[in-house]
Amino acid sequence: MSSETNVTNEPKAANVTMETIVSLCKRRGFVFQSSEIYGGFGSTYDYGPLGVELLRNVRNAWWRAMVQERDDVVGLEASILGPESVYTASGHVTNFSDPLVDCKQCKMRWRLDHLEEGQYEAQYGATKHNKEGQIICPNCSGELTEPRKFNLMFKTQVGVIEDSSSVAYLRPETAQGMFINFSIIQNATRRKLPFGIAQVGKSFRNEITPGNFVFRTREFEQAEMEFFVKPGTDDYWHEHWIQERYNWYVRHGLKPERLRVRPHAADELSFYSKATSDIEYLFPFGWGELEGIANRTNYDLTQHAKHSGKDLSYFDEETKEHIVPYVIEPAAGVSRTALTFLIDAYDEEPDKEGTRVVLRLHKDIAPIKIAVLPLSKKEPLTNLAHQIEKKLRKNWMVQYDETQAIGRRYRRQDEIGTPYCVTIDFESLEDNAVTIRERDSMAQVRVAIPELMEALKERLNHDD
RNA sequence: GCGGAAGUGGCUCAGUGGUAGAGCAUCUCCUUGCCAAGGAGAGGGUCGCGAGUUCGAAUCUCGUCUUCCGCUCCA
Repeated sequence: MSSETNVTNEPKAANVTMETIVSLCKRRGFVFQSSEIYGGFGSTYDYGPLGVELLRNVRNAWWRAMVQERDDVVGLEASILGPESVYTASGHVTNFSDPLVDCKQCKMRWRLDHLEEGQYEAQYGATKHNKEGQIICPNCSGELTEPRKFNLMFKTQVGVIEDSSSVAYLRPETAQGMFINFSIIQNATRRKLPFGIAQVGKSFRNEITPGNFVFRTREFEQAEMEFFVKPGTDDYWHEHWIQERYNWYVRHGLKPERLRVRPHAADELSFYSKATSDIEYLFPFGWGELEGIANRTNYDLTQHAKHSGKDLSYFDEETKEHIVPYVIEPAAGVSRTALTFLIDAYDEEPDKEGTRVVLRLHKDIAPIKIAVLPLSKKEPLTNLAHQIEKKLRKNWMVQYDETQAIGRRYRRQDEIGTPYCVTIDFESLEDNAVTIRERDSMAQVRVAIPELMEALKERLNHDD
């Protein structure tokens, strides 16, 4: 793996600020603040016409690689609302919370468990105590507040009567759906180990500090896959999936020099994990996680078996033994990945008149695949253009644009990452041919109209 | 949540006590016709929201919401 992952070269973030991306997103209708007319609602974002396509493309590309093209992974869409019992069993009710303390003097905020474990030692030296033996602020030795627990799960009530039996949670990860349905799916599909269950959907975490645009939000979309394997093969599969997922990002256009794989140190592992590696991207604000690939061991299945009283083991025909599978989990953020594609694809180059902004998005990710542009607004041209537009729409997301100069329209399409423009000119009426203009090279190819569909399929269809 | 900064038309900003401006973008018409901004015209803002001070507030005060940076988090 180390041979393909880049850790040596001095990595450089994309030459674009978050502000530029946020502004482009709003101006062109990708993503904008939610509930804006009411002053905005913190940490929530709405995806406009182009953003929807972008998200769909990210989801589809993920699903294609993880489910469609594999014979050992099946899909699932589980409910978002879940009873308290599920999250008691999974450990989220007790573990998915951070005990936080604030320094009364310098106002720094700390995680109490981190202080107790001496995790700030490298930066501040050994954990300090006062005369009473209480931990004090590593930064200024000030007194700390009482610890307060922040459970990161959204809790709600099901049913109109508010009693404790009706407590429900919005799922904080999609993963539990795969665990609690493991036996049903295994029986229904007659899968043998190793096999996986994949799911894409929204999860909710009451993050203390969301931020960096859609990078960390309280409501977010995950793409997770739980890969069930025989105990003892888990380390092999862990490495395998790290490599698979890393390659997926590179194949869809992310620059390897801005990607890295970072194994978690023992003390930063989540409560369910034996080993985790993050695939990280160098954002304008620093390294950030795109995806975590965790070895969740048999923790979740064991917990659910214990709490539900149901047998969630797997009968291994070879050894004639009941075993509880180990789980390797690649868990990615969909909205986060979409943002990363935008940032990584962003490019500016000097232009005769100013700056040409180009989103060099991978063809599978670009929201609009083709723009149909008649060179002139004159009727014979627009009629032909509309005919072509109508045909192309059967296969792809297409935009039609006839206003203003052709160069300006190319710029508009470049800015949203459209890989191909089809231009209809006066000659088209004579020779029954049009021009395909390519985004990255700005090259132009003349194609006869009857062959246009084939020519575009060749360029746009999947051929990995 | 705490500390710091900020919120003016779609975008980027100017205006700092007398009732709003620019550039770009958008729309219409004309022109051009293969890599943007040639001509003419038009629409669009109660200056985040609420309250207070004042004869008068975008401009001062308080509150609130939102955003950005840090603490924290991890898809």
